[in-house]
Amino acid sequence: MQPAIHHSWNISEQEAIALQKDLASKVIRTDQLDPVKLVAGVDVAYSKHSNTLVAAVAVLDAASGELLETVTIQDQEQFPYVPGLFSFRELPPIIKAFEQLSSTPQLVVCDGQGLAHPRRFGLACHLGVLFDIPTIGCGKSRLIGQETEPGKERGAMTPLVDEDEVIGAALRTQTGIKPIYVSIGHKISLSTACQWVLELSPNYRLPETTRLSDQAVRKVIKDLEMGTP
DNA sequence: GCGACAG
DNA sequence: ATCTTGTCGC
Repeated sequence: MQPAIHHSWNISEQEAIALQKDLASKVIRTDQLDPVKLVAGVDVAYSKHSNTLVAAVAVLDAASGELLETVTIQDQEQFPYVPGLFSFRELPPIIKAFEQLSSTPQLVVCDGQGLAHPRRFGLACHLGVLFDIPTIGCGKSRLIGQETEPGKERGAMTPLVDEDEVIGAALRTQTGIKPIYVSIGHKISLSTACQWVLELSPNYRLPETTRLSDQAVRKVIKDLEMGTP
């Protein structure tokens, strides 16, 4: 896959914020998906040993959950972690991984927020707009907004609200486990996003897609530490 | 001024 | 995110 939009990544924090405000207008918050045959998950982790970022994309068959393809890539950090500018750190390696992908998913589940962001442009929105592909934002913790605790049962959810706007949902994917924060990335509605996350999380707190990409990332980091080329 | 702050 | 022990809550 190739991005539909390109922009510089070697920019200042102020320029990054301005870019977010500009690109945020391109986010589509309604369902505009093709039939989802393939679902992808993305994750990035930092390898202290090699001082690099490792990104992985896992592609699953949406119906069976079968793992069809995994791409991992290693890259230098180009941008520090700054709350609110997360995508400028993680997207460069993620984009390189997507460029290596031979299959084309119809939906991408991201490890990070989408609209649930100060400028309504979290990592999931950024990835979705650049590739013009439907994306869902999945956060393990909250960046902004307030919510009441959802019911204890799997599937229970409450709105995540910021400045009188619903920006996402706190969704209980497993009974007895902390909820996750789901938000629109691109070309999907919040309710459809929550449906997909639930469907993809039958056994774990996070969707299978992110679990498998996380697994791939950890394997690469482990191999790096053991000195296995 | 203080706290909060995706990974 | 990553590195870790004891500690806290259910």
